Amino acid sequence: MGRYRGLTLRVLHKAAPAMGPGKAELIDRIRQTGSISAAARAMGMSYRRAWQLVEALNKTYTEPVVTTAIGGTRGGGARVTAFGVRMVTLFRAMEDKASAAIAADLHRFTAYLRPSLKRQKRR
Amino acid sequence: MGRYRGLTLRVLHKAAPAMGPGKAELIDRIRQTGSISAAARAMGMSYRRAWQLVEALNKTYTEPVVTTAIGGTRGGGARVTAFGVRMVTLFRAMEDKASAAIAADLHRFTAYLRPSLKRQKRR
DNA sequence: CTGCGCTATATTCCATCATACATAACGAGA
DNA sequence: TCTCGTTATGTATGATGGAATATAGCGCAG
Repeated sequence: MGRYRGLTLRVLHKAAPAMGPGKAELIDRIRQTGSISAAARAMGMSYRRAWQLVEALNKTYTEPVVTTAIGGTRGGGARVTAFGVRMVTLFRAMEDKASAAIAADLHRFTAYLRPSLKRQKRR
Repeated sequence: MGRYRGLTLRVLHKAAPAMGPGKAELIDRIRQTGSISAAARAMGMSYRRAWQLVEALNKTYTEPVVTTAIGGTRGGGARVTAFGVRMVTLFRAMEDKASAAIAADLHRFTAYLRPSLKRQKRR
């Protein structure tokens, strides 16, 4: 899981998220496990949703991010392409750079956040 | 409306968004119009939702971001506090810095995004 | 003192989305 | 040939969230 930075970054493709924390983690998990379903289980996500995210990824980019195989030794599996690895790596780098660029401001900002709060709805 | 940067930035408060594009725009609209309902209308958002966002803002920060008045000349109104203005200004600065820091990477990234996408279902 | 517009809040309705469940195709290996 | 785990997809149910609606309170203007 991505470490806590106090911020989230999302890359947009015509206002639609093309890459963000969730997709990046999913790609990493698929790379680790070699399977969409295993990655979904690890993230507490339904297989269907994970599959839909993979489908969306493969549609938004010029090259496939994940390739899949049906049947076979372990029933099949999924592989993150070299292209997918590059995309996720690039995104991680962007997260790091953005985080570094605003670190000072973020520190100032969080000083004005209530330290403890009643359970609040996520927005 | 905030200009298109190809990215979205959100400041988190214990994994819950404390500031993002939506809240920032809402604050600006309230400042411009002097009213929560007018700001909501301008954003095509229900009054209730806008009010809930204002409530969330005032709860998450150490000082109120928006103050309200009931009744009176124009039925009442809302004002963004100096503190609120500072928070939104700081956030805008963070957006700018983050955007600048990853501009080159973002340019490379978007080169791998499909220029045109299949017609998506309109809603 | 009545009307107006806005804040404030509860309630109800509805669309959306995610999860869960079901099913089929698939191919290596036992 | 039969099993197994996975991809792939459809369907249904449930939860979530937003919008619409309703109502009340407020205070200045007329």
